[in-house]
Amino acid sequence: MKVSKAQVQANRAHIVETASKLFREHGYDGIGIADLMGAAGFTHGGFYKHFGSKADLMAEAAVHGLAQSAEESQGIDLAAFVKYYVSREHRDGPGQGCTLAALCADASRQPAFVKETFAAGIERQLGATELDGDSEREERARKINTMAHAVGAIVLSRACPDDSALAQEILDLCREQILATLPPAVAR
Amino acid sequence: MKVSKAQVQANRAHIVETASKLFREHGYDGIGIADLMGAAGFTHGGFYKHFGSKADLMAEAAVHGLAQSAEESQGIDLAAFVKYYVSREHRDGPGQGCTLAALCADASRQPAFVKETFAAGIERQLGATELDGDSEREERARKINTMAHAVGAIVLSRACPDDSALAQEILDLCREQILATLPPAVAR
DNA sequence: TGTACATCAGTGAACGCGCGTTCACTGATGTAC
DNA sequence: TGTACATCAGTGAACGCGCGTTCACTGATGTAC
Repeated sequence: MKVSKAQVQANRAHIVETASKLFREHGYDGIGIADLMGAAGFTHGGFYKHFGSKADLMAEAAVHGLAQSAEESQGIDLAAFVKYYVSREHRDGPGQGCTLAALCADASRQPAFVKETFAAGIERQLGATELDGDSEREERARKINTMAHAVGAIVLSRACPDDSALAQEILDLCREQILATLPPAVAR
Repeated sequence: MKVSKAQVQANRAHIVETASKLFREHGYDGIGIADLMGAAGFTHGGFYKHFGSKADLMAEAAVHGLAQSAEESQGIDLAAFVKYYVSREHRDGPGQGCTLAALCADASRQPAFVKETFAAGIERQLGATELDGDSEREERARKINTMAHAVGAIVLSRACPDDSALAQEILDLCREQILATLPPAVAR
């Protein structure tokens, strides 16, 4: 059955959104097209009416996920953002969490056009949160360092067994340290 | 044909070593048992004479890789270690590099017994490099933060296209910052 | 505005392929006499 | 020490399965008159 143009657009967006979440939870190799389409409420056959390949969807889902993160963190208090980012809640809920933290390693083994969307997403995130009082260069350096530190904390913590003391310790110590190194100006 | 006991032990160790490298390069889902065994110089059929499953080999390869890292970094100048760890050479050569940086995200989607080997490897690494002059607690906190920061830098950089300016910038800015926060005592 | 036809998103069966795993077999090693 | 036999690491064909992808078909939508 054919479907209205508006519905097609909505369905496509819904598939991308669903994929964005499920890729974060299971990794690019950990979930198949049939499961992805099923979770979005469709059968797998229609997939190629929307996307050229699974890798194309990876790229689109990354763009969606990274844009969403950048949007959500825009204008938000940086300290509050760090508190959520380096938390057990974020560690345990990759599907609701940061695409970078969940899929960076997977992305590094994907074709260049997928990696490009990640690089663009990092740049976007760098531009999203506000930091003031310094030269542009130092501001950017600090943002990149904070991001690396926070992503590393989540990724290391997730590699430990869920209920291990080490998983929690990594989060607690890194959160504390990252918060301590934020510029005092923004900790309003 | 049967094979001498010493040869069996050597062959098994060689398979683990080969797998450790190839898993780091391609991820756990990115390389199959036939390729793994082929790279080690065998056919795939013999695999189950050595290991119970692919996941068992993941765990063994992780133990091997993490023990090797801990060994190599033992007693080494921490600044020198950071300089290598957060470098383009390391970023571009995961097969020769750190198991944590390469496989943390993959590990987070594996069975608990695989994650346990990662947690043990992190603990081992924390005990490997020497830092002196502080309370035990602060020392451990600093090691964990350094590790998270460095792992995050590599992981983020690898998600960017290989020859992108951003991939290099992340490494440079993070290396500089991590070196700046090392305790002056160890920068002999 | 009403009707006849073309379009095309979504369906579900089918495809080839590579994966992890199993198995019957081989033949050099290790062991019992 | 020499011989006959049991063991078992390694081989390569085969297994079932799930994957990404393709395709003929359907029927409501959009369009041309």
